[in-house]
Amino acid sequence: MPELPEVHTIVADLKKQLEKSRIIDVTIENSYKTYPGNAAFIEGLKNAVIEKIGRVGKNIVIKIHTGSYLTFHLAMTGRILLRTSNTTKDPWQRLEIALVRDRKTHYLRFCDMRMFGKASLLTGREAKALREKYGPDAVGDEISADEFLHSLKKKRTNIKNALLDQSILAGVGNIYANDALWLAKIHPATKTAVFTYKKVQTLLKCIQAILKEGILHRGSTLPDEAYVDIFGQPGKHQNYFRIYGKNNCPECKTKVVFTKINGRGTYFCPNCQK
DNA sequence: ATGTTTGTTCCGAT
DNA sequence: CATCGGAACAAACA
Repeated sequence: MPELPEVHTIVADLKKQLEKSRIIDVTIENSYKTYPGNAAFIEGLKNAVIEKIGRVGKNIVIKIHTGSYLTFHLAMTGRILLRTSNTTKDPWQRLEIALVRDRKTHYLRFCDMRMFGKASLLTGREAKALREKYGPDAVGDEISADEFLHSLKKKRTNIKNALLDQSILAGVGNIYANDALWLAKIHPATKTAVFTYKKVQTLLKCIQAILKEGILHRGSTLPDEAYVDIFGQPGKHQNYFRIYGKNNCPECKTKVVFTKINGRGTYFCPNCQK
């Protein structure tokens, strides 16, 4: 689940809790695989001091004092939980990192039911390559409508698919893409080639509005609770979805169309989005 | 039992 | 040769 607002929330909370802390132990569960290999992962994190915690698209990126980067991608069902005790394991726990700050110990856990997620220890060079793989951040101020339009014009796909392409704009996932297109009154199957500057400007504003709202609500938690924050608490933005999972358009009450676009569930209002 | 799911990557087709 | 789109990855739930 986690898209930009969910990862943003996790990163913001982790910053408060863990910057300047020191890793004292790393435990990997049976048969779980980290990059570049469990032995190197554990060795590289031994006694590491957490210098900085940030986000690259939907990746959580933790810089340690050695110049390496501990990164997590949560994919569909990954969770980061921060516990104050390690007496009970969490469901689907794959990895636990014990950290100390101000003589207090925290247990950072990476849990992942479906195991599409990834825990990695990257070199400085690999971290740079990761950043370069991604386009400008969807809520950062480095993206201009001009640049966005230019990137879209180069593609021969539809706008819904383009929004999920992290190399064009980083951080948008399927749920927020549906809602942003509804807010912008754009049909999800619209070919990116026909976009005008004005339309792209509107879309960009709507994407940012939706994502920022998601951040204010501390992300979206669906009924399966795949996403919860680092304290195990659900987000609230699911109560503010516009079109995702809806039966009727909140604006005109027309029956929402549900279809698949590039294999992903797509909701739109046939009346408002043309 | 089959179809569905928040994401990404790889491979075959175009 | 570059780009696009579908399958695959794995697990739980309805």
